[in-house]
Amino acid sequence: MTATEEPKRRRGRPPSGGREAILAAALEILREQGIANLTSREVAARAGVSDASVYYHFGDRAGLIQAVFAHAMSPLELMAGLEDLDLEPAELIRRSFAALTEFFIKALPVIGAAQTDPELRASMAAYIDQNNLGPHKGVERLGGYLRAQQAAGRVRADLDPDAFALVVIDSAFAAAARRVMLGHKLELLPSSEAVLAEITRLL
Amino acid sequence: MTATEEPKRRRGRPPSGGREAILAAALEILREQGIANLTSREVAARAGVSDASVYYHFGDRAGLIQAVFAHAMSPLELMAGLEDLDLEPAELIRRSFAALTEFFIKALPVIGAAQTDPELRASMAAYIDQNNLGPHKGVERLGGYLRAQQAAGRVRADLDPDAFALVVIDSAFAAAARRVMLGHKLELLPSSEAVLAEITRLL
DNA sequence: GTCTATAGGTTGATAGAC
DNA sequence: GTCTATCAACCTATAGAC
Repeated sequence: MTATEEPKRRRGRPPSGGREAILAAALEILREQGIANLTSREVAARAGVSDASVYYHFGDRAGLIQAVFAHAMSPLELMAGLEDLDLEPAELIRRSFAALTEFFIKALPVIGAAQTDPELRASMAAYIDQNNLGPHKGVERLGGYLRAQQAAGRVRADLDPDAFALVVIDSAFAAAARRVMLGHKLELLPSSEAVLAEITRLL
Repeated sequence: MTATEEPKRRRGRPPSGGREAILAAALEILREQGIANLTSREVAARAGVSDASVYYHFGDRAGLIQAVFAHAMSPLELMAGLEDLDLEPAELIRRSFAALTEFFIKALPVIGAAQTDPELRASMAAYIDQNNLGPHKGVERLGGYLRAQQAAGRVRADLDPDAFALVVIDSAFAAAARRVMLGHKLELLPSSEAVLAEITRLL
């Protein structure tokens, strides 16, 4: 009996596959309770499977955590298709900023969790490198777009496209980090809109 | 006998007080190996004291970790006296950026470690709030300086001082986070000098 | 593929002598 | 204040039945 009478006790739809359920449960625990509480027991209980099932699917704890990394970062088509919309440069920057912030809010707890252990950090850095997820990719993309706009005369000619791109990315990163780490006690800070209004003056 | 024959087996000067030795050892372990490996046993071994001594001084593990937070963040006189030097605004921004980056590099492993557990995160957020260490303090300070410079006509009058201050702080934060989290694989990114050159155009 | 049961190890924390 | 000794709890991982 897998669990036909027990309603799997999670809020979302109960994924039929045990492996998926474990991954989803692990990601939830990681985000809500931190990696310190990401034990095989907790994961198994929340996923509605047994403890041993976790080890059957992922080998060991490190394997599970790595799988969670991949699972959390893969649905990442950042800024996809934005360039094709022929938007005002300032508007494209705003939308990119929003997409980046959303991505970082999801990814940060996972990235941060990897910092708790040297092995995990190395494994995570390797993963980011392998899958071309590092910040240079964003700089490349946004910077490339800005260079094209410069060629078209829609952006100030002596703007440093890569430096500007990095400023946008870093602002989104920091905004996400504040929300994740300090909770919601940020009313005293300038809004993202105000920050973007200031940044986009550089264009 | 505290430890006159045993040379305390750490590299720095051997602090006579056991409490200080424990704090120093804990901070080292936290930075080098992450909070997951911050056990009472490891700390005691590195500090050259016994396991129970840790509990005598700090009550429990959470107490030790909180003490480490305070110990790691207290020597923080950020941007102190910079305003008095009567520098060019752009130069003051550069120096503030450097000071902020240095601070974040030291503080980030500690702040990040607190994210691994909800209780620790709450306790850390409370500590930051209590000791007025949040980002709004930096915004207040840098923003206030910029307002004064605006009044003196040395900075563009329609600059949003707080938004600009936040951009500077966020760039420093992100630069520090990259160095801490991704190691030293950042040659492809624009330098901080290039970023600052771009940002300070807004002044 | 999923379960129960358990071995084996590590940790947080306490008791009590010195 | 510091130590040794120890406990109870928890965790990872495996073995073997279904």
